[in-house]
Amino acid sequence: MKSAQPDFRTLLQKAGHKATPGRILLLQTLLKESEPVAVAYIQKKLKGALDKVTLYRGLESLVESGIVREADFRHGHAHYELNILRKHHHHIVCTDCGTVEDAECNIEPLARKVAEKSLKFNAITDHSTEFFGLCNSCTKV
Amino acid sequence: MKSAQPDFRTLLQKAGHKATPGRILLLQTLLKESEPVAVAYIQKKLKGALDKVTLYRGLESLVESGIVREADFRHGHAHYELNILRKHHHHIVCTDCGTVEDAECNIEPLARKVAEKSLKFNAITDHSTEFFGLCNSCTKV
DNA sequence: TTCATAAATGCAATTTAGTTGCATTTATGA
DNA sequence: TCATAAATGCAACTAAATTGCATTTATGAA
Repeated sequence: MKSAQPDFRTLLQKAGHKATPGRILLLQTLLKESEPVAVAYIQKKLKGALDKVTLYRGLESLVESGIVREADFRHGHAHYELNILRKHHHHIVCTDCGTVEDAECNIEPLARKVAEKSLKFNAITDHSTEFFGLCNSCTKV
Repeated sequence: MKSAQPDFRTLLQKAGHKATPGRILLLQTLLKESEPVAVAYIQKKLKGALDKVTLYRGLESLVESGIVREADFRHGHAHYELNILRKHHHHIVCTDCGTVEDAECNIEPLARKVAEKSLKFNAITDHSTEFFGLCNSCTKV
């Protein structure tokens, strides 16, 4: 019994992208990860299978079409994770060791209120939220 | 009737930093801004009065002590604003033109719930939240 | 007020992150 | 099968941020 791999080919085509081996490889790589990963990490995993530029451009288009999500862990570079299969969620990041834990948290009602009060914006289409703290192991030390 | 400038000297010393002319200049510069600004912008304003390195290190220490706050507008570089005088708030950023509007938004109750449910973290000490959307002028076009 | 000291600074060099231009290749749908 | 727009790879480049180190300075104790 194997868990079915999502149909990346169809997913890409529906998003108006070509289903190239490179992009599928990129998506397969992200599929294996449980937390958002850095570009440098993906590069290492791919061992040169994809050029740096292809990687950046690939991620850009995937983020744009909502297949992948970008997160800022205050590490000076972006982190990426698949935005399919799993429910929308946030992260708690340890400011000491970098450990990441997923967090359910429904910001949408707040976002709606924010949009209502706003003078310059009618609608909010997206948001980033990350939480920071010291994880239990780092607190003990 | 002039609005009193915050006592940066005392503020810095309480935070355990030296009250150097450079840091005070940096804080005065941020005081004039109504929205978070990029490092490059500060550099331009300062016209070389402070070395790039001093600027980065100054911001780092100010963020660390909570006098300044960092924000990620998805522009590929950090933005900074004073974290004193004004109430904690978030931002709505136009994904097209970059216009920024402040947003009140009380995430704390959600953050508390998140911390309660967390297995790896006992407390959440900080969070980032930015909202994104198309501003009214960009929607019309 | 003087003075020792840790903190802060400035400069040069370097690293890291991400982008651009362009020629070549390839997925796709007609 | 084929034309074409999209995607890729390479090299060069820009932008963002950091490091090492010698010098200067704010600060508090004497």
